[in-house]
Amino acid sequence: MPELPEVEIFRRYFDHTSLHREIAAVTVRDTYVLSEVTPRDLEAGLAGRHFVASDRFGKYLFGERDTAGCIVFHFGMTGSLSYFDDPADEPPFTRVRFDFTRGFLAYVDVRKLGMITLTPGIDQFRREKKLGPDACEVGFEEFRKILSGKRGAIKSALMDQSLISGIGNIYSDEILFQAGIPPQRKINILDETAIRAIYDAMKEVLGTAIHAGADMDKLPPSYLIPHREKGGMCPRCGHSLARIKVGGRTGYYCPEHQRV
DNA sequence: ACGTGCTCCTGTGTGC
DNA sequence: TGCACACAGGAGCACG
Repeated sequence: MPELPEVEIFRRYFDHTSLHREIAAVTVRDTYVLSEVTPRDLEAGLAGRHFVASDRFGKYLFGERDTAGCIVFHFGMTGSLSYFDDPADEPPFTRVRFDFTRGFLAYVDVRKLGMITLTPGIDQFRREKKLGPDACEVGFEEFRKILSGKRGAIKSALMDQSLISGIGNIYSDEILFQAGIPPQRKINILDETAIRAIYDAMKEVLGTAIHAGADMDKLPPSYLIPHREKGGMCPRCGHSLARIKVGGRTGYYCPEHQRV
């Protein structure tokens, strides 16, 4: 479930495996993954080139070419990147492979919900996809404005990429857990203090998760995520976690201290 | 304009 | 035992 922290870790992985290396070939194993480009486009756009930099916006990873334009990776629920020195080591469910003059990067995605495309630039891509500001970049005033006038559940808003980019089902639960607010709470009844608590928790949770290398096992013991399953207990008070559908997504929360 | 719910996809786990 | 099916969830879409 790559959300912002996982994609940030992918970006760093991409940096130290794939930057400044000549791309010898691009092989598309499943065309499903391509959006608005053909395998030929991708191959022609990358072969003989190299990546000079990377960027991340929300859950999207961008690889900047030495010529203008970027490749865009989205990871759906099960997408990931893996680098191998040995060309024979291609892992199962590789959908696209990028061969350098030595070694290759595999885009692996079991459930095929990910996407790869090309874009002239990040700003243009962001406009086309109608993405809200990145969750790590957005300031409090802008955050407050984005939520003002909204009436739905706070969890749904946090997960809405057109409002804020980067938060998915898992981290929205964690943010609301840390903020002490139940996921189904309607936005219009949240006061300034609650909005502030959510904003602060968003920054804190995302920063902590990135620092932990997006490794769920390295999160602080006070975090909900490791307990986020049927029969799970609140890491703070031991109360059974509640399970609820919000906007079609399964959310977990502690009914004991997510009240307000 | 907004919210809800269905669809894509496939491996995993549960229940009959 | 073996099969059927719900579930996981990011995002786009149809619908109300």
